[in-house]
This record gives sequence, C-alpha cells and structure tokens, in this order.
Amino acid sequence: MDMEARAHSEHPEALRLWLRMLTCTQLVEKEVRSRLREGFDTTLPRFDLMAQLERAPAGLKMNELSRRMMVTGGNVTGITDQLVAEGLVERIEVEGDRRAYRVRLTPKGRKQFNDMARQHEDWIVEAFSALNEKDIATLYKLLGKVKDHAMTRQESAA
Amino acid sequence: MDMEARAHSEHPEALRLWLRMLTCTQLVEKEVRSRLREGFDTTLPRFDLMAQLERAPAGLKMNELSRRMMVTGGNVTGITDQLVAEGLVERIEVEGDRRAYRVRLTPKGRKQFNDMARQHEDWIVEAFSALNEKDIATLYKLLGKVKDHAMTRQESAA
DNA sequence: CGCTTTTACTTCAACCCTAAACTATTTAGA
DNA sequence: TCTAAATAGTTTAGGGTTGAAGTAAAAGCG
Repeated sequence: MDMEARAHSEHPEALRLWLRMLTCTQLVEKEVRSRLREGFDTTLPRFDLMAQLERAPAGLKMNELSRRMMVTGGNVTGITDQLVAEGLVERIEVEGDRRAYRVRLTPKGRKQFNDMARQHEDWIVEAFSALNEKDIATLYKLLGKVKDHAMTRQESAA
Repeated sequence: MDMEARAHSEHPEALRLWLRMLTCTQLVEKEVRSRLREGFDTTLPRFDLMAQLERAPAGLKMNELSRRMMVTGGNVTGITDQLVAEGLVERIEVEGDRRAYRVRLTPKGRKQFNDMARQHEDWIVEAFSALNEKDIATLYKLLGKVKDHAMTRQESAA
C-alpha cells in the first residue's frame, strides 16, 4: 500500500481501539441486561433510573434525571411511568413550580433496588476480574482523559 | 463506615470503572450517531452493517452478519430490508441452499460507505485525541483482557 | 401589568433491539 | 427412504431511544 492509499488511515489504532471498546461494553451490557431480566424481571434503563434516585434520597426532577442518565426527557417520562405503575417510584409535587415534580423511590422501590444493586456489583466485579488493581486504576485514568475531552467538546457545542 | 457496612463494596473500583466506560462509550456513540444523521441521513446500525459487508466483498449470510454485529437475526432482517429498499445492499441466492442468501453491497452502497467511512475515521481519531500512542496501546491491551474474559465466559455458557 | 421567551414535561412517529414463535429447507440417522 | 432434529431466515409483541412538535407554567422585561 503506497502513501496515497494510506492518506486516510493514519490512525487505524484509534479505530481498532474504538471497536474493541464497543465490543467490551456490549458484552458486559448484554450480560447485565440478561441477568436483570432473568433474576428480577426488569431492564437496564429501569435499573439505571432507580440507581440515580438511590443516590438522591430527596428525589430528582425529570430534567435532572434526563441529564444524569444522558437520555432525552421523553425517554425518562416513559420509564418513570412504568416504575410508578409498579409502585417503585413516586412523583411528588414541587412547591412553587407547578410544571415540575420530583421523582423519588418508594420504600418498596428502595428495597428492590438494594437487592438488585448487590448482585449487580458482583456481576461487574466478575466482568473485570481479568484485571488486577493496577490495571483497573490505569484503565480508569485513561478513560478519564477520553471522557474529559468528549465532555469539553460537548460543552462548547452547547 | 465499618467493616460490615462495607461487606458488599469490596470492589467499588470495578463499579466506578464500569460507569466511566459506559459514559465514554455513550458520549462517542452519540457523537457518531448525530453526525451520521446530519451528514448522511443514516443510522449507526445501518453503517455497521455496511461496514461488515465492506470487509467481505463476496457478501455475508444473515447469520454471519448477526454474529459479527452481535445482534439478533430478526434485527438484521429489518436493517437489511431498509438497505435493500434504498438500493445500498442486495440479497443474492446461495446455490445449493434455498433457505439462505448472501447480502452484498451494491456499487452505490460501496460508494456511499466509503464516503461515510472516511469521515467516521476522522470523528473517532478526534474522540481519542486526548490519548497519545502509548495510551492507546495500553488501553487496547487492557480492554483485550476484558474482552477475552467475557468471550470465554460467553462460550462456556453456550 | 402584559408580552415574549424560557423552562418542564409529554406526546408522537420512526427506528432499534430482543426473545419467542413461526415457516421453510436441509441434514442425519434408523 | 422416512422422519426427527437442526439450521436459515422472518414475524411479532413489547420495550428503549430519539428528535421534533406540543402544552403549560414561570421568568424576564418593557
């Protein structure tokens, strides 16, 4: 292959890295989805939403949930509707703003989430068990660079 | 926090790592999806399918596509239907097996894919531009361990 | 105050994706 | 050969996700 043909392949390493990263994420994610379904008859987005609420005992507004979960508002509406119907979260009026409300875990929701979270952590620890502590720290740091770069660029676009 | 309370948080690093990895993947993926939509009026799954075909000039059978893309067969059916309707790929009979066929890029599809792929590579290179060559190599290697572990476990389950 | 703009959330159509059930064909084995 | 099992692909119901359009309330401002 001559220089010209390579003109647009100066950085094939970045592309290979991206594909591998995508594969890893998908493999782990599929495992988690499958186990959530089989063990708790629920889905990853539902788990994610509850995880956000668990860290915010007072509840979160829809736009906060949307931002933290990195999904659109319409999406959060749908997932919340389901969780409300199942009695796992509740909508609470925000005094002084009749447009908004807070979403909060119910006691039932909190209990179920804790059951799930305990196992979820085990699954994740298992998924990364091929790495030693140092590997994990290195990976965490390098991904931090990627994340910071992406977030910075995202901000400047907004 | 005492020992008991920590009982199920022995490896919080793995969990933090997972969340960060998920964030990175989502940030890059959103960027790619958005650019594919704006620049080419197409989607990531369609791009992925065409990318698989580009590497297999003779075409691929549906189950091969399904395996390589790590999605279900039904999913591939739907995406293929669309690309066929747009004249970007074609279904070709496999002689000796009337159940199967090969899916192959049309000349039009190949041209469009090449246009997209050139820019796609630029986007990815940009996404990882916070990393130097050594960082990329390290990340690639560490993710390789994670991938191998996940794939091995997946096999033994099948 | 009255008007415009912004903010909070929902709805909608379109696409992605899955698991499970289904059709059609091929293969394997008694 | 006949039939059971395996294989290739499709269909379907149900959920996830988006961007765009829509409703309602709050905030900004002349």
